[in-house]
Amino acid sequence: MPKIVDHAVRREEIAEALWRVVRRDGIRAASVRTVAAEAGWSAGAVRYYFPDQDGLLSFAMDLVSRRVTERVSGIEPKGSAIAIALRYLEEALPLDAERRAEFDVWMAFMAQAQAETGAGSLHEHVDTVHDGLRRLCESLLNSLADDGALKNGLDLRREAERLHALIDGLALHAAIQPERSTATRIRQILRHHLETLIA
Amino acid sequence: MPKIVDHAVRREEIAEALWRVVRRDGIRAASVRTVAAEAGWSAGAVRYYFPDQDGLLSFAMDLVSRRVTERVSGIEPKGSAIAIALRYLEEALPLDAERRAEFDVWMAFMAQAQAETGAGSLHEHVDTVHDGLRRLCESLLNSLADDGALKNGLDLRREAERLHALIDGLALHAAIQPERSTATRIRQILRHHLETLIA
DNA sequence: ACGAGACTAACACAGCTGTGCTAAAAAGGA
DNA sequence: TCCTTTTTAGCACAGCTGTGTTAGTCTCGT
Repeated sequence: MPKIVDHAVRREEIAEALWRVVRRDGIRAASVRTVAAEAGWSAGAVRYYFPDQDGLLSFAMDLVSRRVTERVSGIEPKGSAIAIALRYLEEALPLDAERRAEFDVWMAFMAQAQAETGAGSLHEHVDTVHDGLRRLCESLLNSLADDGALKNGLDLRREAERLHALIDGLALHAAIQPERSTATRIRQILRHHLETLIA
Repeated sequence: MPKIVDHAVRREEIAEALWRVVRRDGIRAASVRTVAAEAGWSAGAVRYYFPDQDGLLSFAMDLVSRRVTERVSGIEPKGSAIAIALRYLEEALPLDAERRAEFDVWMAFMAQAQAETGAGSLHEHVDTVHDGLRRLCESLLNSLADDGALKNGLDLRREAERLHALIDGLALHAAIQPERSTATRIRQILRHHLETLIA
């Protein structure tokens, strides 16, 4: 019987090599050969797992979103409702080196996805992540509302969208100007925003 | 004497062709030859104006920011302070097809700039635009404060950063999900945010 | 008309691109 | 040991890449 290699693990390994290339040299540099070199294999090896590079790109993009959702679903919701909300929302922000790298890659994918706008394209991954974060914002605000923690008369739908936009904006700022938009600064602003919603 | 062609105009013409390529097929497709074809000239013609493609990319990115600042500085600040603020901030948002295209291109440049992080790189353009928008947010809030329109006890520095992040987040949403995040929806949220700051 | 200056097109070159294909190596149950 | 299956490395090919160079064309003040 043949050598057993966990197909899924190898594919993730290769996708992570792609991430490193994208982050170091941009998506323009992410060819089959450069990714193979980064992963430490021959180009043929990479192509065994990914017959064409579109599939590799799509898988690598999907892996980002899976990693994020893994991390988010690993959070234990304990503490006050507002503490829980902060904990969840922070996880979506690139506040440490690892997540900053992840976000850089995600940004490159998003930009590419804006071009390939057809069906079955990268843009579906964008929509998935985008909708996921929006729903997270909605459910966190609903939890706060159920606890009676929120101000009266808030339009929750609108507040969810506003919070969602703020999160994405803060993420962008943390990524492109990490010296100015430090982790503590970002947390301050996020906490402050939630406090304006609280009774 | 030779044929007189406005050098600057031609360069902008070529840069706009690059924009169209980036928007249609992504930054990976923006080669000297594809841009030349899009512009309707030979590759040699493009290279007459841009000796190397790094210069072309950098110019095209800079042109985006110049166009934005042109539009912003063309605004006449009339009406109430809050109307002025809304008018300015809306101009930074991709609420119509033209500005959506512009934003897509800008996003591709930002992603690429995250990779080339050295001095003299694309990232300087990102910082310029980013700082410009932040200062705009600051000055708009300051104007509102001078009019006595704002609530008491606001930390203007923090509010400026929060507003800035919200703007960037809304811009992203308008770009990647224009069906959901329509122009009117975006305006609503922005207006609502400003109203929460007003006494 | 002329010719200097501004502009254009075309080719050359080495190197990279994605993809198809083939031969070999590795691995472990029989 | 052998043999099937999985995995790997390598080559080939046509086409694209950035850049250098060169020969040509156009334009317009004199």
